Amino acid sequence: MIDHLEIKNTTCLNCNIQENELFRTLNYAQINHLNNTKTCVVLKKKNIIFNEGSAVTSAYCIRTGKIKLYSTGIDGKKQIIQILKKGNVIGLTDLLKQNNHELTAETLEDSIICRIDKTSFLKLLNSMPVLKDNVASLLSNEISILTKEITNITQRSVRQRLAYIILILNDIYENKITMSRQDIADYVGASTENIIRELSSFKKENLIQIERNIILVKSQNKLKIIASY
Amino acid sequence: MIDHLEIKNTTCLNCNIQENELFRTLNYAQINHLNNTKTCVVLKKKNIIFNEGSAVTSAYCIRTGKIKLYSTGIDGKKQIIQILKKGNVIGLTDLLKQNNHELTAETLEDSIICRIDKTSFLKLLNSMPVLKDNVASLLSNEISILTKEITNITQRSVRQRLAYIILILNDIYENKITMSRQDIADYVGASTENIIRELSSFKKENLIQIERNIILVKSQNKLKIIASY
DNA sequence: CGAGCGATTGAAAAGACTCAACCACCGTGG
DNA sequence: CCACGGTGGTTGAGTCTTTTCAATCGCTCG
Repeated sequence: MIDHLEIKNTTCLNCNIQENELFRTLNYAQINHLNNTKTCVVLKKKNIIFNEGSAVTSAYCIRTGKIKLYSTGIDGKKQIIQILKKGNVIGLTDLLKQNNHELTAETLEDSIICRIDKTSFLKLLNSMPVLKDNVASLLSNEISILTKEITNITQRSVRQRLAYIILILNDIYENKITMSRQDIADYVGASTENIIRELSSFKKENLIQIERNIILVKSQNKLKIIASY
Repeated sequence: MIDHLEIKNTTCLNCNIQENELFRTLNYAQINHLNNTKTCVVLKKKNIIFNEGSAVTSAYCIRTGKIKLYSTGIDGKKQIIQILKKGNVIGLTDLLKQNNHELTAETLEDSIICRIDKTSFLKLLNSMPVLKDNVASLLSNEISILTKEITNITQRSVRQRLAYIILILNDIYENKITMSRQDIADYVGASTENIIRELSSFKKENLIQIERNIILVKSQNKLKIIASY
């Protein structure tokens, strides 16, 4: 199923926990404890971590790499809901709802993912009250992003949304966006052809630069104006 | 600002707490405590409870009535994110993010709303661990609905989404939907004219019945097929 | 009774998608 | 080493959906 390689020499102690959205507030002893409950795997690009509809077995933490979270429509068309990177935790929502996965998580590049068994994770949550607060603020933040997203989609054109998504991706990819047109289209929620046209329009307008499959942002400000936020 | 009338004779003890999404697990003493920290107001239809951008001061609980939660786009166009009714809690997300309100809450009909001061609410949360778990599952559920919504919007036609929304409204309004075309349009995320056209199409197809401003669902099954879920 | 708002309808324009063809690059196998 | 096939990217043309604009209608409320 998962084309992985378990690795033994990764410890949470040398992971940048301070930048982890969930575990950043843990102290040394707690990180140590966390370390003992997790296992790490190396995943190649395009590997599925969990599939929508499958039972929730774990929470996952990204040590390196990038993940796309998407839902699949009836016709197989994908909608990317979120791109996650180093320091993000995946699968929290589904785990807390005590339900099956509603989204699919797939690596966008080679990644190191740490897995914490569901019951261990819940035990961890219950033993560290601060984690529950972190979870609540994480989830709230997620809701905020999603509601903004919905308003964007219903009220803005593909051109505007693309500008918005490029700015998000520019941040995640640290100024060197390497994402397929298909994935960008699945993120924006538009057809690939339309995305290609708008991209080349942005290029013509000197807002971005396209080198091979790398997109470089040349004018963040103008893109912001187009995205109008 | 708020056209309200404070009322003294409402107690949480005779409110249907068992059906409250957040407080349902409280025992008698806890409900009593909750009762002492809240105040209730009667709000007329079209009253704004809080406005996007304003500071978060409280959490709110709906005793009777219905509320729409929406965000406003640049051009003033609204996007309804959620309709809430008796037993729902409003403002949780913004309160937990420690930020200003990102959505506006407005009554859709005359309602009785109970208010719990922000610090009291947080104190309450901290004193009753079970509440934090409820909060987490509430938020997770919300996320699940929103992600589904996003996929719906990008992948389905207005006709399909309208069918979907009508089924949701039919549930909330208990088989007698009384909502303006404008509000339905703002919920579906489409133009009013388009919604009117699709509604009259549904009527022609005998899926719904329209009496004055009341929409009655005649074939839930066929609507489900159109919404395809 | 008149103003005004919500609902409705028609026609035209804009936006987005689909389909089809073609290109460019890359890795493979002969 | 090169031909081949496949994948991802690109472009054009036509079609469909949805929006916009404008006009009309009907009802309610002062």
